[in-house]
Amino acid sequence: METAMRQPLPRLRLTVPMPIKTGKVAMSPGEDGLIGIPFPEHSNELLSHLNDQRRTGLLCDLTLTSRGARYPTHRSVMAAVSLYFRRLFGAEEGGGEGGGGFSVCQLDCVAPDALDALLEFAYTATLTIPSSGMRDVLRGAQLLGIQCVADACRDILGETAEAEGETAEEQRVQQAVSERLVESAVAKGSRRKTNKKRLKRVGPVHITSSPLNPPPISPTSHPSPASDCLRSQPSTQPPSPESEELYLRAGQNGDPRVGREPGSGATLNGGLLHWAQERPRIAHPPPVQPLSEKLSEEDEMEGLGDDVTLMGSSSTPTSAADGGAASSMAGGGRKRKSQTPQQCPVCQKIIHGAGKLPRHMRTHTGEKPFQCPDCGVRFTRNDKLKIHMRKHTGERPYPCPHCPARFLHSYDLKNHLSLHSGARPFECPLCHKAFAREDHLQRHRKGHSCLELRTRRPRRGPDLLEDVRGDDGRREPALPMPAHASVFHPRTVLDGGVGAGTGPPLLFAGDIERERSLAFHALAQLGPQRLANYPELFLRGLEIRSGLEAEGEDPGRTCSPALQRGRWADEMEEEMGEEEAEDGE
DNA sequence: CTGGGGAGGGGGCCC
DNA sequence: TGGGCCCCCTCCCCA
Repeated sequence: METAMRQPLPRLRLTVPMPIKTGKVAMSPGEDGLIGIPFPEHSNELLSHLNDQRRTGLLCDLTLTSRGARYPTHRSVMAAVSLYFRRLFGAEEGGGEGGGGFSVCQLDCVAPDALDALLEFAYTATLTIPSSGMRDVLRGAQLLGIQCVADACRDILGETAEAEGETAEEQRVQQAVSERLVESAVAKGSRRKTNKKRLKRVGPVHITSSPLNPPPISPTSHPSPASDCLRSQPSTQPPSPESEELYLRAGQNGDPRVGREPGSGATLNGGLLHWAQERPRIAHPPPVQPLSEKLSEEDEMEGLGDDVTLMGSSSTPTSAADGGAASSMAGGGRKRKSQTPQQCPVCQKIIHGAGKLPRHMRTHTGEKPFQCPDCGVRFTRNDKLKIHMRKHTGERPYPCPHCPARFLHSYDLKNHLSLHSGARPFECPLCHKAFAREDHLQRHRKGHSCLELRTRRPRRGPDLLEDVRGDDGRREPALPMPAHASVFHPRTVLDGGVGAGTGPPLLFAGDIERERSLAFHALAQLGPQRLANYPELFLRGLEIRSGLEAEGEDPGRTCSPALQRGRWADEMEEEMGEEEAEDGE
């Protein structure tokens, strides 16, 4: 690590090993020939550039002041190095405004020299301090929640935390203080997002240096002297670390349950773990290593389980498992059940299947640990690489029983077989054009060809479907485009047709029944699997078809999409027949 | 516009 | 419980 010395001799220099990403090759166990290219110097260079920016004031979005001295810096860096700022900015930006916040932070309680040294450390991983100022730096590091520096200072001073008067409990409290300070600042400065959800989400991050440790009690469960202190501050001021110190002292007599595990682990490892635990909340973490190597599954679950609960995934049919995982994390004695499903902290998607979340996470990080040794193409998944390798080996494990054709993918064979059979099971509900492949049908739906056909027979509903094939005659479109959309978003039509009282006015208020028929026909054309994908729609359709108001009535009818599809198809045929008869009159 | 191939991603099953 | 393997679906690209 480059050492950016500003003041040379009488100073003591401590180079603390930064948590540099190891050059560990990102390779799955047993995976031959996969190369992860490490850039060990990247973090050093990055930090060096940031330091240059700090010195020139470039992109500085935060100014720290101490007794008149001003230190331009970067919020992100300070948040990365300091628990205090991490809590401050993390909670603040949780409001979603992103930009605003404290541009000037007054830290008179930290001596200017100490603050300077701590900033130097933040940007260089090197602590450069006058030996006489060791205690000031220690104090500043404690107040700002830079644990590794505090530990190093203590080591040099030959003091243990206890000898210095800082008990283990005190260290724990120190962690809690930062959170409470920020919590208070957010609650006071911007009331907009002080919901429990946010506070709880912040919670697990600081909890413990070990993901296996039980999380602490929610900070909101304790009255905070620091918070009280903060209340007297102008809302435009950031929480002062001095008030943190106040609480720290109070914490000596305070609740010993608060905080995290102290001690040796709370140095850089602690910092790493904090970082690691926060990472899944970052929209796009830098793709360096497979997540599975950075986060143990326990890490992920510790964070995710909480989120799962908070995100209200109870709407999913698997909420019971979620609740089990979450409750186990809350430290209750209940045994954690299966960890599936898990909720992606980035996209909130529920991922089913044990061990599938790391795989899913790579779709966000972009990391592709599996590389083809022949052509260098990288993949996110081992099994995808395996399939890809068939191109090089010539292996085509899916032979067609009717012809010499062989295929790489089972699905290709499936598609191919439909050619032999001539089956075109995927039919457009509007124009009745049939396709051998479902995705081709979908592409057809998204295109305009179907729409053109659809608009040729405006008023007529199902009978249009019969005539449209081979009908080249141009007719004046009476149904505008949304009619097409309504078929594929039947909910709009269905809701409008039944609820009627609320929502936007129907586009085809005078032709609801026909639109319904059209929608039902479209639904009937959907395969059972498609219907299963839209249970709400399914139920809604049943409700309308049967004229029932209660969706829960006769749930047995809803359990078999295939059966119901058959019913609907039959009923549609009948309806069509009736309407044709009517139209014929 | 359509058919076909390749790849990305999710879920199920099994070890 | 995580990961391997497989199937399936979907999207994109190309001819």
